[in-house]
Amino acid sequence: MSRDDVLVRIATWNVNSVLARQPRLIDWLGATGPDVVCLQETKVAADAFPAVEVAALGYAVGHHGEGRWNGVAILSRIGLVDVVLGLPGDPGFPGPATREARTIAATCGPLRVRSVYVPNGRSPDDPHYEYKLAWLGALRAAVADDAASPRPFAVMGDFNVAPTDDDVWDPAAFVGATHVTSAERSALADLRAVGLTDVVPTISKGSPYTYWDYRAGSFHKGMGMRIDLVYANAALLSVVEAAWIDREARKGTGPSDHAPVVVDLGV
DNA sequence: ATGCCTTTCCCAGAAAGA
Repeated sequence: MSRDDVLVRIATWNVNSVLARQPRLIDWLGATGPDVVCLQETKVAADAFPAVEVAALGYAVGHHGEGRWNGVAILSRIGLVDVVLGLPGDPGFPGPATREARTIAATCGPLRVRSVYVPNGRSPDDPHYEYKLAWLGALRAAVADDAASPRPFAVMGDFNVAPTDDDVWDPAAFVGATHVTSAERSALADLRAVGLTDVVPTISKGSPYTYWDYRAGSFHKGMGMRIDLVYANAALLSVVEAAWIDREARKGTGPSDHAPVVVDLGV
């Protein structure tokens, strides 16, 4: 399919610090030309996002930042209105008084989109694990109306859950770990049950993965995970023309440990 | 991979990531 056939290109990318990744992000925006981009782990304060630099490429920015940790954003060059920060019913950690910057939603032209950075969970016996499950429950409630809407909608980002054993390089290596437990996968299934479908990218070079640890040459050894997901409602799913993982963005100097997931829509 | 990198806080090493 040629670029001319694509009316709207959307993407999600955990950049692991938007400031550390700024040169690569700018290059990637110019080379890839997405219309809407959901970012995770911006790791900058609310007012420290490099908005001027992305505005030069035609993007408006919605950012929910808290500084050193977390932080999510939506970039759009097809409009950015009705921006909503955070999540009603967010459990917070350790409680609602300390909520983290993990989701932002916006309307971009004909689409409603939500960027999410789901809590890691740390380990199944850690309080952060229950927080992760509760957070996913709150997300389910927050997206139910958009999922049922005739307007195309996608919630996309770093879900920190591998949906199946095929989404990790070695299931045996994850026994007893987070990201693969039945409770986490059930929470994703519950999320899909409100009317969302996992837009699984085309397998490229034999790999379905979107994340590879920085250490021990994990990327070159194919030791990855598919944890960056695009969950689409029926209206958006019906116009998907292609979905793919930009492995090139994981190569070279100073990459994020995540690759972007790109979805082309014939809206 | 039980942290073999990377980033942030800020200038030393802790915290966090998955």
